[in-house]
Amino acid sequence: MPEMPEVEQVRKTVEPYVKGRTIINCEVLLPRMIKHPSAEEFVSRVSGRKIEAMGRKGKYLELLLNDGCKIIMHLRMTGALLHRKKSEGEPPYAKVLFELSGGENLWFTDIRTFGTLCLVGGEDSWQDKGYLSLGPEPLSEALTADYLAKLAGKSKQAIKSFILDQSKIAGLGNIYADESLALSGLHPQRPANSLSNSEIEKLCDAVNTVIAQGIKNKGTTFRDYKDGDGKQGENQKHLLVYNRKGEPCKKCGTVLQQIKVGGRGSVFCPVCQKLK
DNA sequence: AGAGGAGCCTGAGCGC
DNA sequence: TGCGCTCAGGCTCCTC
Repeated sequence: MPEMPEVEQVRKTVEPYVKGRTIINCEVLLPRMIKHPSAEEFVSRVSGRKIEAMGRKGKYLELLLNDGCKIIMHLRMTGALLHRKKSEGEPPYAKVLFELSGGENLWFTDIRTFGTLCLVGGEDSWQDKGYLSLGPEPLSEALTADYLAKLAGKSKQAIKSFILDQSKIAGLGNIYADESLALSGLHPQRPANSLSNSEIEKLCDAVNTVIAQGIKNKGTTFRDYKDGDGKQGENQKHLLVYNRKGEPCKKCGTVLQQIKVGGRGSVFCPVCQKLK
């Protein structure tokens, strides 16, 4: 499940292979993954364009083209972006191919096919709502305890669901949300408006800490995540709670429990993260 | 308007 | 061995 650290790792490993190259041809093997425009129009509008840079916002990847348009991609759960030499052929679960100048291919692969691509900009006024409404990112100056406290004060949502909302914080997914709550000692079901200012400050620090650690360790791999070189991350070795249901808490030794919060599996320590 | 839930999709892991 | 069930999860859409 690529979250901000994984998506950033993909960006870092793919950009050197695509920057400055021209999209000679594009093939869409599963048209419904192109959200906008139609697959046919997408292919015709990106073909012949040069890729000037590769960016990232939250969990979205961007290819900036020389006509001012942007390809915006979301990997969702099992999407991956891989660079391969043309001679290496098609990777498993290939869904979209960008054939680049210099004998390089860029593949969008996806097992569960939830991933999306779209093209924005130019004469076309269509916008991607999710991308447009992203909140501030971890490790940015805009994500402050004050900002979070103002929003949290107005919300009865469980804090876990609150921090997973991409319009509030961009880039957290289930893994880093659980880790942030564990590090700050907060129960995932606490209503957002029940947190004190000092708890919000701890949470804000924890979000930055776990995301920075994820980036440093090149992402977290459980099943499907791979970076642009096809390599796995290292961060799964450093997690406090995620995927550790039934194992001892690293701080106090209590057996970790799993519950559902907002439909998401949530692992926590019943002693270090009390509800009351 | 805010909050919660269904649906999308495939593979892994389980019980029988 | 093999079938069928459940679970995993980000986001959008729908309902209350």
